[in-house]
Amino acid sequence: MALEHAILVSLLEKPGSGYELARRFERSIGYFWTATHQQIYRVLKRMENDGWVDVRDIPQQGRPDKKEYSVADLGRAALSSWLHDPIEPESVRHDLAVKIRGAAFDDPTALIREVERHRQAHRDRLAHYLAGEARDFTATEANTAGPQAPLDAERELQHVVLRGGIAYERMMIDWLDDVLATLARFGPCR
Amino acid sequence: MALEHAILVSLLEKPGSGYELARRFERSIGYFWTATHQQIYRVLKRMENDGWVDVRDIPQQGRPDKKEYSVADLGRAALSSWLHDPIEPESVRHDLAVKIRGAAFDDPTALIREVERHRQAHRDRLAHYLAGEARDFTATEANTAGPQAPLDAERELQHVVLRGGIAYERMMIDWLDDVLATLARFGPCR
DNA sequence: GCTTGCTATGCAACGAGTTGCATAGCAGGA
DNA sequence: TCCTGCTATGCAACTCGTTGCATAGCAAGC
Repeated sequence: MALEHAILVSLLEKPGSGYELARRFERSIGYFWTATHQQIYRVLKRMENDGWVDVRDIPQQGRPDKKEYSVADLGRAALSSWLHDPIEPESVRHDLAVKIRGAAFDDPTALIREVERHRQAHRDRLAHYLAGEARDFTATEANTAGPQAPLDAERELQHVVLRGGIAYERMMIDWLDDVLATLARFGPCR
Repeated sequence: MALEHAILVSLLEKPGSGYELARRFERSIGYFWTATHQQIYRVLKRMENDGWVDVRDIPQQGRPDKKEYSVADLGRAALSSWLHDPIEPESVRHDLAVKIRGAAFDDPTALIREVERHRQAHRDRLAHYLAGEARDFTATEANTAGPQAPLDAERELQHVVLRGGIAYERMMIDWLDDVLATLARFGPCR
């Protein structure tokens, strides 16, 4: 599993509390790795016990105290070791694909609204990604001439991952159009 | 969760034993829903207790007996109810994306081989899909003129799901090319 | 003769992920 | 004034998914 590694990456990009991590997992990191606050708190505690992260209590006014976590040397080493681990299959879970095949044994037209809803969700996410890309990755994109300084690696890699998200959403929208066209073809017969 | 629903769909397409289901989950259904034989046996037992499936003991010569499962009325109803359930978010888990962002805090060039390996895996799967499409969905594809008979719904829906898999693999291959180009850009600096 | 590999089913244990609930103070709106 | 919602952390119970192991007979190759 890689939740701890996702947390390490996120904390290396910027230290923060469990709560802040949970919010990041709803946004940037969460686009390709979901986690609830429960999982995060539990894993953070384990990582603290293992010496992967350091904690600092930060009192706040008008709000509960928070614990700011940052990556310790052991955590960095653990991440590095995981990064060099070659293994990694790919497991996919597409409820919608199951539903589409299942629609053959039910009324297929009942699925149209569902598919349209999903398509809209993907359109929304695409718009969100594109806005983020325009915001974060266009201003300094002019200096791409010549080899990059190592300092830009973090940004470049974040950008290429975001491009992956954009490509994924575009593919999904196109495919769902295809699905709708297919459903419409034999829908009226029933 | 939807493993039971994936099993129902698979059994409706063709009744079979737990072992056969496990093999299907390595092929057609498994392209968008993975499951090991352990999960399948466990869930099948529960579904049997709930009256979702019927079992028939089939003695075989030279091989252990098998239990052939088929969908019962209750199972059909459960599937139908699930199909009409509108909810369904989307959770994604992309280890590779985490690794790519994590590479900013390690040697990025170490990731190149890993990414190349993944790209090859996606190429292989794409080739496999395309072969399956050519085999199963070209011969009778000529009769697409006019409205389809309901009998063709199953095939049509299987085909559109397969097209989704093909689109996904193509997108991944393109994206991994992009990732490799990005890694190569600042790789030599280190 | 031995090992490997396939069909076929299953248990036990663990780890990961989900859901419901609890606490607790503050801010803002109906 | 009450209700909703946000920050912030956490427990307990449950389900889901993974891994290792076990049985057992047959077939094929070395």
